[in-house]
Amino acid sequence: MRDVAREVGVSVATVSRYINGSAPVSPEVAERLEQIMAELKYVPHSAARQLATRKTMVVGLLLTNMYNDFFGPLLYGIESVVGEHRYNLLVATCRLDNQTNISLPIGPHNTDGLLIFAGSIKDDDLAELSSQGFPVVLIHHTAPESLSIPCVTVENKAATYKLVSHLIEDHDRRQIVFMKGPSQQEDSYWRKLGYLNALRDHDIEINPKLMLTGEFLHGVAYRSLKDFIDRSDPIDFDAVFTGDDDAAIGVVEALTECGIRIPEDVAVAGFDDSRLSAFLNPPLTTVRAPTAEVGRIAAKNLFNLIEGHPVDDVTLLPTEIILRRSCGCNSG
Amino acid sequence: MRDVAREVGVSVATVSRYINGSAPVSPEVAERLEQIMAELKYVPHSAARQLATRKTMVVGLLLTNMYNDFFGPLLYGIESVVGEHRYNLLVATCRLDNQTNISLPIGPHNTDGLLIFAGSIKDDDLAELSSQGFPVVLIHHTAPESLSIPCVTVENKAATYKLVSHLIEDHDRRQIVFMKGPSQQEDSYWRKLGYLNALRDHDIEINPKLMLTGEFLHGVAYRSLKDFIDRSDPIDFDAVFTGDDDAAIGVVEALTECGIRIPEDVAVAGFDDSRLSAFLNPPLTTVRAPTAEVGRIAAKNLFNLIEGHPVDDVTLLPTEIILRRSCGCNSG
DNA sequence: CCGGTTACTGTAACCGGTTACATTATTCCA
DNA sequence: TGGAATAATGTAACCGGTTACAGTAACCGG
Repeated sequence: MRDVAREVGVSVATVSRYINGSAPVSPEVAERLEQIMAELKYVPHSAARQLATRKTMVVGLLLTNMYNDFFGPLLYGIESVVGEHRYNLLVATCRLDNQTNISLPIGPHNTDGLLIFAGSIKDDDLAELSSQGFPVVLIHHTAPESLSIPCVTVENKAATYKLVSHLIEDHDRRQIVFMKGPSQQEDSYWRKLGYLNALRDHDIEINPKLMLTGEFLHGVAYRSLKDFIDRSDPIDFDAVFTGDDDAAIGVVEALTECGIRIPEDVAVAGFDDSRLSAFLNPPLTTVRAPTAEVGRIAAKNLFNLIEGHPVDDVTLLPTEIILRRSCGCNSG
Repeated sequence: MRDVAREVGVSVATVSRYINGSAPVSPEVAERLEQIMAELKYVPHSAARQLATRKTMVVGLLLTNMYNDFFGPLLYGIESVVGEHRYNLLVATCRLDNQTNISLPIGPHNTDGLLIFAGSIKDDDLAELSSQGFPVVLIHHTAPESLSIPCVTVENKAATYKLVSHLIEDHDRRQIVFMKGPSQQEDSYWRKLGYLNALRDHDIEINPKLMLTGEFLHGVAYRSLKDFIDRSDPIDFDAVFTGDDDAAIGVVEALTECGIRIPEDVAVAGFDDSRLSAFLNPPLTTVRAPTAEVGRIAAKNLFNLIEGHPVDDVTLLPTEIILRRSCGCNSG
């Protein structure tokens, strides 16, 4: 920058003002600046600018991991909004079970705001950020009431309720296995509630033996269901709500291996409507969750927060039931 | 930091030295520092540190977009290595066709090195970075020879050659449609070459009419093949090499819609072995590309570059043919 | 013709760290 | 016991921008 200033014959202040448009600059100087900056390929150093302005033009995204299909669309949604605002996106992963008390890799010291996915932060870290008035938006995870941090997630309970009711009412299933998701993720809780309420409202007794562990991972779900099948001979269940689509992969695999027909013997339903689900054999009945939209809205909310605008405390995006063959529909 | 120093009764220099372990600090002071830093929840400001040390502890990833299944595994591989090195990952998207001459969102001014995916940067920008001695690793894209920038990609040609030969030799196909990928991506070129060589070595004449546009996108591939089918009545092809698995989705959809049986009437083969491919109907014969591994190695190479170690100019990861039902194998 | 804007520019303090250099106290060894 | 090395710390310059403040010159309305 000094070089540019010297070359043009003005002070660095003038260069800075021209770049930021923070004060008028004479046309002749402007032209010279434009030319010299191009010639010298000058690019302002972000760290210096960050230090002086106390803005980083970066938003952070904190995830638990990157290997679920879920994150592709989420990132896509986030990135598109972040890009529009000419911000950059800093991505970090951090698991809750990481008990070592190291501080977060991203935070107020290197970003202007944080998008935090379920289970990637401890409540007290969150409280700390919040108390500093640092902009934070949670994704698929609501904050402790006392904090009032905005959150963007999807309607889990109603959709699960509706889907399980569909299995009961339209396909006459009553022994419905439920695969639990990771306990740190609220989605797991609400989906379970939807399931339980549906059973209750249809006067079906809840059978704890039918509650298996799926963890939203096909490997875990596969193992879990396989063991369950081995334990229960003959089969005494007629449907599986897999928790999410990834787990559904494992479920379908396990059932198929055991020669159990889908949906004739056992109906299967998932959650997410990930790209895969339409291609499973049979195509998976599931709940469409607008994941990219979640990312987009979360990012938008974060920018509103950064700019000081008000933001809804909870944004619950609607979900939609997608009936395919795995529950017994569309058999034609 | 000043606060911490004052509270402990030492100078900021001592605080800095303790934090960085750059010089010995007396045990008593160390203990006091530890305590006060925790109390004040002090976290060093990255921008200030960056400015003073001229290191950002950030690597950048430049992509064309985020909506291909390909990027999930790639990011996963990259992030795992970046995290290990306690660096952060700055993600930005930038399309080549973006002819406006704006400078890159990430570069030497805010990162210590760049991972650049095919087609997200212009050659002269690349030359500029290279001439500054800035660490860069290319992904699925080799630099102009003059530059000698390391690149990590997968073996495209040999695998495509082998797969097309398989269609010819084992399934007796001779009218093989080829769907071209995006022209800025080298993968497209090498896969095409593999296809052409396979035809040549089996004395099959090349028919330009069989070269369609797939762009590695299911939507484009679907449209393209559908039009082709409409134009050619009766069908005069017996196989499709789709270019990649995403395009294969569109191809399968188009064929199925037209009542063309896979693989009886038309064999289909893809590239990537994305998660979907095993679940397509029929399961897709494809080439397994170790995408996460590409990300991992690219990141490792970048760190080697940053640390001044030598790095291979081109890393070509082996690919493997996966035979499933869509080509006519495993029909049992 | 004059006080008040407005346009443009420079000087220098500041953002929050790091580190070269200087200083003092202590230890070590011939 | 004296000189050199070592430990522990402080002072202040510096990284590369931004911006408050001040100043000059041209312009404008009465």
